[in-house]
Amino acid sequence: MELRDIIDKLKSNGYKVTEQRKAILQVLSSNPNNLISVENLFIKSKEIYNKTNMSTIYRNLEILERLNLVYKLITEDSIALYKLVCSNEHHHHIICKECGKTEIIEFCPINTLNKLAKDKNFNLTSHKLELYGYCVDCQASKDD
Amino acid sequence: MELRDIIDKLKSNGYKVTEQRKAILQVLSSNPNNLISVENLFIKSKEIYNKTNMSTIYRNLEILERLNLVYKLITEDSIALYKLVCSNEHHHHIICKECGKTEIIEFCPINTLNKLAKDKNFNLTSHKLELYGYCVDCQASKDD
DNA sequence: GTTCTTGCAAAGATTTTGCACGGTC
DNA sequence: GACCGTGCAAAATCTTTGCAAGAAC
Repeated sequence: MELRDIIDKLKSNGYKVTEQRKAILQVLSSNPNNLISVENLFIKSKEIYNKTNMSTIYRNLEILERLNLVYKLITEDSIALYKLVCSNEHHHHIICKECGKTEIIEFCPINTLNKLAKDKNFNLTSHKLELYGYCVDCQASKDD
Repeated sequence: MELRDIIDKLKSNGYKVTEQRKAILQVLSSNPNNLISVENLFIKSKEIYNKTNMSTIYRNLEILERLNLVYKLITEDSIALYKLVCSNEHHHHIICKECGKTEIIEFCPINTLNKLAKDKNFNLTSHKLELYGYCVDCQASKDD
C-alpha cells in the first residue's frame, strides 16, 4: 500500500493530515517490510518532525490499527512491533529476530485448520502463523 | 505432566516446595487445559493459600517458564496467559477466546515452513501457530 | 545453619487519558 | 469557525526489584 493511499484512507475517514502524522507514516513507509517498536518509531518520527510526542505515536498507531492500515505483532518478550499492512489479502510472515525484517510467505494451511477445528467442535474465527528466524544479512553478521 | 512430576523437577533444580508454590501449581494443574491470566492465578492461589503475594506469582511463573513447565501466550490485547505444558513434544493449540480452554491440535506444517524459509534465505529457528475460536460450550452460551 | 522464598513497598516500563491550546480543513 | 489533533503531565497497568524477615531442607 502506498503512502498516498494511506493518507487518502485517513482523510476519507475524517482524519486530518498533520505533520506528526506524516512523519509517523513516512517512517513506517520508508521500511514497509520491517517491524518497528513504538520507541524506535518515536525516535525516527522525531527526526522528521521534532515536535512529535510519544502519546501522539500511540494515538496514531491505534487509529491505524483500527483502520487496518498497520499490522501489530507482540514478541515473546511482550514488545509491540508494527509495520504497514502490505495488502488486504490474508497472509503470514517470516520475521527476522535480529533486525525485524519480514517477508510474506505464500502458504496458509487454512483448509487443514478448518478441518481440525471442526473435529474439536471449535468454531474457528482466526489463526496466527508466524515464522521466526534470521534473514540472510543477519546470519552473516552473527558469524562475526 | 503430573503435579508430582512438576514438583520433582523443581526440587531437582534446587527449588523448595513452599505453600505459595504449591497453591500456584495446584491452580494450574486443576485446569491443565485452560489458559489463565496472572490476575486470576493470583486470586485462585490466594483461595488456596491466603498469604500468596502477587510478586510471588510473577517470580514463580518466571521459574516455571524457564524450566519449560508452563506455556505462555500473549493475547492480541497484550494480556499474558499461562498454562502447564502438556508434553514435551512440539505441538500447537486451538484456544477458546471466551473461556481460555485449549486443545492440542495434531498438525504442524514444519516441513513446508522449512522449505519456505529456505526459499527466502531465512534461517528458521521457531514458529508459532495458534488457532482461535469458540469451544462448543461457549458457542452455546453465546446464543443466549 | 545455609540457602532459597517471600512480603512489602517502591521503582520501572509501557500505555492511556483529561484538558487546554493549536492546527487543519 | 468547527472540529480534530497534539503536548503535557498525570494516572493507570502490568511487571520487576531490593531488602530484610521467614521458611524449607
